[in-house]
Amino acid sequence: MLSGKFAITIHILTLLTKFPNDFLSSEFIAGSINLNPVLVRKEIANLKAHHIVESKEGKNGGTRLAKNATDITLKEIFQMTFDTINLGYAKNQPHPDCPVGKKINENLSGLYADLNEKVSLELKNITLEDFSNQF
Amino acid sequence: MLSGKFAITIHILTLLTKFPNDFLSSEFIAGSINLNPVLVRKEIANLKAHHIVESKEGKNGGTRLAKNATDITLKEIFQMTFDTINLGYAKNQPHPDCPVGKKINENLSGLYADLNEKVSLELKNITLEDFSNQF
DNA sequence: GCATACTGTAATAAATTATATTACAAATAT
DNA sequence: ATATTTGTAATATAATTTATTACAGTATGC
Repeated sequence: MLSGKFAITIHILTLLTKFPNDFLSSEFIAGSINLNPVLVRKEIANLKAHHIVESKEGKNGGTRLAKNATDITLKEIFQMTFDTINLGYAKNQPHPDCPVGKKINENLSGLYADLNEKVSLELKNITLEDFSNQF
Repeated sequence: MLSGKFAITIHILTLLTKFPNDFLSSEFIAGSINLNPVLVRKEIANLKAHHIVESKEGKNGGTRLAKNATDITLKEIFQMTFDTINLGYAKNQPHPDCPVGKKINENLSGLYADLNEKVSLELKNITLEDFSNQF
């Protein structure tokens, strides 16, 4: 899955916030991000599934916000584009007979869950409107 | 660079903490992580550069902690294995003539710096000793 | 001093993941 | 009708991560 998911999604949403009365095409959005339009449409599909935007098919179609930018927090966007804050895991299954190997992933998960909470707390206080106002 | 860097490094350090009197070989450590020994040695090189561990070459050589586990915080480990908390950037340079494209990366960086601070604050309070005691 | 068991590091290969492209059916405005 | 756009699948390319091979250098202990 797209690793720039969060960044791409927030870029899309910022554009939609800046043009609240227009249906923006994936082509137009892709031009600003400099990304393939198909990938933009994929992220829009995700946003639609979460009822954050709505699209219109056909000529002059496109996408716009489905709710007010003041009612969307970065926490929501984070949650729909990122599992959790995560400093990574070693790729292979660690050795199950080693006391450390046996529990390392569990303990890392615990740590990451902790970090995730701090980050979520922070993101909950920033609305899409706040973020967009910086532009 | 290794994306499991943090996890691998903390795994290595936990092992060293559990066997504080031994020089552990990269082969032994690699067995617990289930990772190629060369990659273990690479992470150890990084740890050595930060004076957290010391190694002995030659027969019966290996690596051990160079300071007490109570004096190493997860923040240090985080900093030496991860640049910053980071929810990602779109891969390509965004369009410079678009007001959003022009500033998106700057604004994302600002946000990430903010998150980074929260995470660092949390990690500063956890020592390697604390982490190791969970095993 | 010689065999052995390590570290250190470079070079290359293989695997995985991320992004881009192509293609086309379905929808809708004019 | 035609043009434009979404939606989505299939496939290709590029980038990144991890693994492997190779070997020089170093300490240990016989």
